[in-house]
Amino acid sequence: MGVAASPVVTFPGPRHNQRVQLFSGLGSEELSRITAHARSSRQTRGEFIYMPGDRAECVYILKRGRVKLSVLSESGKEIAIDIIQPGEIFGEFALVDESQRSNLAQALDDVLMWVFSKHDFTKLLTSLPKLSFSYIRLVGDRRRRMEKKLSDITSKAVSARICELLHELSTSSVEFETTATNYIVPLTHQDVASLIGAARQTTTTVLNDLERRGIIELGRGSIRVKCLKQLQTYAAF
Amino acid sequence: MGVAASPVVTFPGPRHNQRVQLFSGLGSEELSRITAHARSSRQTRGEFIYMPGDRAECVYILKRGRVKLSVLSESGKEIAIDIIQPGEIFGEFALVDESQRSNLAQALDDVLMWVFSKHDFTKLLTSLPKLSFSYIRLVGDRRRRMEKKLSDITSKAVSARICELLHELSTSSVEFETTATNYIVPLTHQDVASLIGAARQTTTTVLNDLERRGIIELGRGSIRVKCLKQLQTYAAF
DNA sequence: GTTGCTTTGTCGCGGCGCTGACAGTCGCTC
DNA sequence: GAGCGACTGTCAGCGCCGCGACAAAGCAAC
Repeated sequence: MGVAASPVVTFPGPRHNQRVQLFSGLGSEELSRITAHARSSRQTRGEFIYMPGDRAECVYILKRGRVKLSVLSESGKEIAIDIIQPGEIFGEFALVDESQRSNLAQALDDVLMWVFSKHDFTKLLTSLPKLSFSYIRLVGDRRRRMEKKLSDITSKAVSARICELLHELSTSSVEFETTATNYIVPLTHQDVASLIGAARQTTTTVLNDLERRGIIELGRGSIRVKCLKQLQTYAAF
Repeated sequence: MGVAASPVVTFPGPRHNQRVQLFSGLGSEELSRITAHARSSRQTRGEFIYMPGDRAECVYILKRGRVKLSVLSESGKEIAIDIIQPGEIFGEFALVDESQRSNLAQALDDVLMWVFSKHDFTKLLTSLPKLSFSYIRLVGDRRRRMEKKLSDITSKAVSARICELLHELSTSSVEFETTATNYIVPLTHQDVASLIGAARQTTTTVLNDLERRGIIELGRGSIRVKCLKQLQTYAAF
């Protein structure tokens, strides 16, 4: 149990890095029953899916691409909370008691997603125990990631946090297996900075150092992770 | 809507500070059906309810007292995640895919709680849609609080974070109405420090300053909040 | 009382990283 | 190609706050 040795797992186990997929474990007839209530939607890289203050009427399930979730601090600074991967749900605060969005969702790639009205999705949740269980798992998983982030921000240096982030993003992607050690993170330095709670300038310096050591490769608005293992050793200084 | 003006609300509304109660909105026959599956348990102040590495087999619902939830960073430092108030659930990671506890729960008062086996509670969740909905609300609520904390830690000074914390703890308590502006927070300086991600020494300094200004009153292992409004103005420097 | 542990109070040092400023570069649009 | 905005690179300055050290004061147990 504990730690899975091989990354080749179609149905993600507990301790594996790959994230919980909302629809894993569902039969095809259940799936089609679910998607019958959804409309598909696509947006292009950089577009905002919703912003603070928007009416919260829908929940989204990501089919393709990645989405950045962030909040705006009172001083106006953007603080990124999480990067959503395909198969995950987002905007689900609409389900509880949010009438207006308190955070912000932005497409990092060209994205494709299902959109459900909160009403429809609530009904699906209550009528499909398996779905409801997946949902609870997924949300719990995300919370555990937030706990880790909280712990990292208060106890680790900026360079270590950057390595953690890149490592986590690389291994949690569903596409990880296909692209192997060349996973491309679609983030600007500013994005990385806001994800780890640091200044853009400090982030730039660390990223350049990582590139000089041949661990990553920098592009404009993207980072290619070349060697996962070295990321970890670098993080330890 | 937005912000509720009066604190006198028995059934907490969306934007109100008081936290979601897991059992609010349930009928008495549903309640007794639920508690039939639980055993009661009590622990005294300071005791650990569970620790990292323990087998995760139960979930807890707090009846009386307060509980501190924290994680241990790799360097061994304790990082407090949240303070659990009566009516809330904790240890619910056991429901998803946690076989061993990754965090730590400690009683801040003498506490009284219900204990459910994860199996029983899962069955309750799937058979009682109302309960399941409450659960989803409560967990969502907690996540929103974590997002706020994340944002605060990276964008606010230590003094402001302390004020935010004291204010939040004072107003989110179910006992708030009875004790009015004299809510007592059962935390040591060290506890406060770990909740806001700061050093104990810095925390002590700020707390003393707050006491000198007559905003709070310090006891050994406890803080009495005397004036909520001044907390907010102090936070703004 | 004495012993011992936990909590609190205070100080100085040093460094990480935030801030502000500015230049260079890339990619887009017209 | 000209212009413009977003992104990247770098540096000097400095301030907040973490850290180590130590003393005092409660509290508990005996």
